[in-house]
Amino acid sequence: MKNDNYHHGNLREALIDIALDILEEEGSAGIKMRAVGKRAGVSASAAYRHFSDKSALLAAVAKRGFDDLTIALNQVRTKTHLSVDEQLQEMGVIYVVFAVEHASQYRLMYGSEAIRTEDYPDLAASAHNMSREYALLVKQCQASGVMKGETTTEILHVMWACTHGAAMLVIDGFISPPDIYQYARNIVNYVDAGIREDD
Amino acid sequence: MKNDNYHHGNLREALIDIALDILEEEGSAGIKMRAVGKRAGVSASAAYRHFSDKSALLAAVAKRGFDDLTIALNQVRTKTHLSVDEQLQEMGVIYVVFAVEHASQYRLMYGSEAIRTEDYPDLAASAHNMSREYALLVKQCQASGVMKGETTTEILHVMWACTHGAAMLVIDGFISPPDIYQYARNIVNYVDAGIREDD
DNA sequence: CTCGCTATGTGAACATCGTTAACATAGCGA
DNA sequence: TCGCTATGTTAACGATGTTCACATAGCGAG
Repeated sequence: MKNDNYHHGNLREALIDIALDILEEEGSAGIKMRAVGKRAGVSASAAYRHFSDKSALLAAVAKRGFDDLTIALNQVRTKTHLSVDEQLQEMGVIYVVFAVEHASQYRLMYGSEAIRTEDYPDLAASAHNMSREYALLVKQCQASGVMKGETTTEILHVMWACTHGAAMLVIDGFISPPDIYQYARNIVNYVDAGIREDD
Repeated sequence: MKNDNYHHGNLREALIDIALDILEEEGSAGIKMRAVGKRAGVSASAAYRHFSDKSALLAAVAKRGFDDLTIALNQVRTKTHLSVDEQLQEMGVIYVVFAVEHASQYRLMYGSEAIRTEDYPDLAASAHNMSREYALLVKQCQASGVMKGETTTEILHVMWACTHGAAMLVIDGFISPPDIYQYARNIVNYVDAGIREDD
């Protein structure tokens, strides 16, 4: 594991880290192959030994975002002192907060036309794993009788759409809430009221 | 109003039209200053007499999108045979369908990092007018007593976030509903249940 | 240990694209 | 009719993604 001179050791991961750093500092426009290479102490074209494309590098960054988000959502499901319904609300809040706190990366994960998700099966799989966290919890809510039980997919779509939209509107500057937690809690609360079983 | 040879007549609007055409045919990546100019029968740099920037051209395209969407939403409020609550649901469905049918343009209106909305007051105003259509209808719903009345903004955010998110997830390929109307109706229906006054 | 293969990195060059500068002309008003 | 301003042209520059020919490190086979 030399880190000097010629061979780098683990350039692939280093490049992803660097791209993430730049993303937070300058936004996605700052990610240039030359800049990433230079920061890694490597030439511009070195990255092409590990990524076929700039898109491939971005896809790797996006994948990491989905994986991190999956972990964050999964942790909510370990909070057994909350009811499953409360867990679902908490998950929605965590989702929105994660997105806003990693705004540029989140935009890369979703809105980026530069990444054709279907070209990166790993990325698609990570995205799917993420939404599965929502789905599993919705299923539990339905099983416990607190939630309308028609189809899990429908309820999942409602939660996902609302939290995704809430995050995106903030990220893109259309809504500027003073307190992101309260903003998220409020929206999730209304949505929850709509999908809960009438009692 | 000559259309030949040297002076074009109304190049500014023509360029916006052309950018819109390209947007539908090839997506936003296809909008290149040279390509837009060529299609207008004009040199690459001619566009810079009308737009300071490529961003400015894109902003004009986005603005037109918000204006068109505003008109579409406004028409819903003329459907007086529906109750205000039904109108709001209808508006949500129309919103999602418009977004999906104008996918590339809708992405430009929102997710585009290429456009800094704060640099284009006209664009910001058009976006604001659009959300006002939602807001006015929400207010009417609250006044008529069918809807929870805490604050109009909160309810507006819920509707906007959900329909925006629902549209984006479809546009970006994360959800592929067989019938877009049914998909939109379903989500809007759940949301409506959440914001309606309990009776 | 040595030969040689493969993975990894380099530097130069190319094509594309946004943008600008210097120049040209059309059309309108004084 | 003169000349000013708006509009358009061509050529060129700089940035950026990408590729190609070349160089070297590291590892396994013999």
